[in-house]
Amino acid sequence: MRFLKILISQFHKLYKVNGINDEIKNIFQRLIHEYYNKFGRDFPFRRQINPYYVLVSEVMLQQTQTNRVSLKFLEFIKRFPDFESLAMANNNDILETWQGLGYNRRALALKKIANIIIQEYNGELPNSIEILKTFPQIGHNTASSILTFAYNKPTFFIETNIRRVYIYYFFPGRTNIDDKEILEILKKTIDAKNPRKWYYALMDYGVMLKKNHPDLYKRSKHYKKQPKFKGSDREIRGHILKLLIKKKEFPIEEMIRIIGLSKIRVKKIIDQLEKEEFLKKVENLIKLV
DNA sequence: GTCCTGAAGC
DNA sequence: GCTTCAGGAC
Repeated sequence: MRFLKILISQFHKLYKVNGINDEIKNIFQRLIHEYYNKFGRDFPFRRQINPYYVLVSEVMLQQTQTNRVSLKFLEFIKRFPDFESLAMANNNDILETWQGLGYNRRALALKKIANIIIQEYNGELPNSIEILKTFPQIGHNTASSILTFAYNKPTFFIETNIRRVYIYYFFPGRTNIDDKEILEILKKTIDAKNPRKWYYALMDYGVMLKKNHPDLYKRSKHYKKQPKFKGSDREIRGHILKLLIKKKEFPIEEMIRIIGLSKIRVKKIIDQLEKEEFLKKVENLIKLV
């Protein structure tokens, strides 16, 4: 701890005078690693690593807290242990296991990805950002993190905890910081020899920083307040899907009655769910696909 | 660019 | 009421 404090104060002093250079890079890497060696977090998806587990956990971790993902991850890989079993599974079982994580379309996307990997990539997760980005629900950040965690390949990506670390150390006093600026410095400071460990360490450090500096993210250009969940279409949509997963099918009129809101509003949400391939309408029934 | 998308802990 | 490991559709 004492050693860590020395590194931190050295960093601030030297960065203020010289800006970014090799010495700063060295001190920064040492302090991040030093913290991780002492206080790094332990997760099931960090203990057992294979490309399938990494894909599942990274998709689960989009917009969802680590502590909520840990248990679900174990449940999920127990029920769907590999690409093949997920590709063979039906949506109903997948959504049932997914309950509690939210953003259910991620679950459907995972199944689609499993299908693509079995059919087009011989059952192996492609080792390429460009290919991964063609998969549903996989953008640049998720593609990069998957490659780094699955194959220990150096990539450059920002997520909320990483952003917090860079804002804190490299943009003191600044506001409206663009991720492009952070990415430039991130590229210059990466530990390319141990990318997997490096990114674990960065994220864990960012989580720690949040305790004493909860407002760091607000200095990002990309900070946005979320709209209210209570009373939103999202809440209704979640409710409809939850009922459907439990009972498989409902007469559409009964669903409208249970939800207790205007027919027009509920129908619109049901149409959207149909369009996203969660459910289908059969005569007067709605049922899971 | 803007809007949409869950659920839970605090 | 607040925040929380973004990505897709438009």
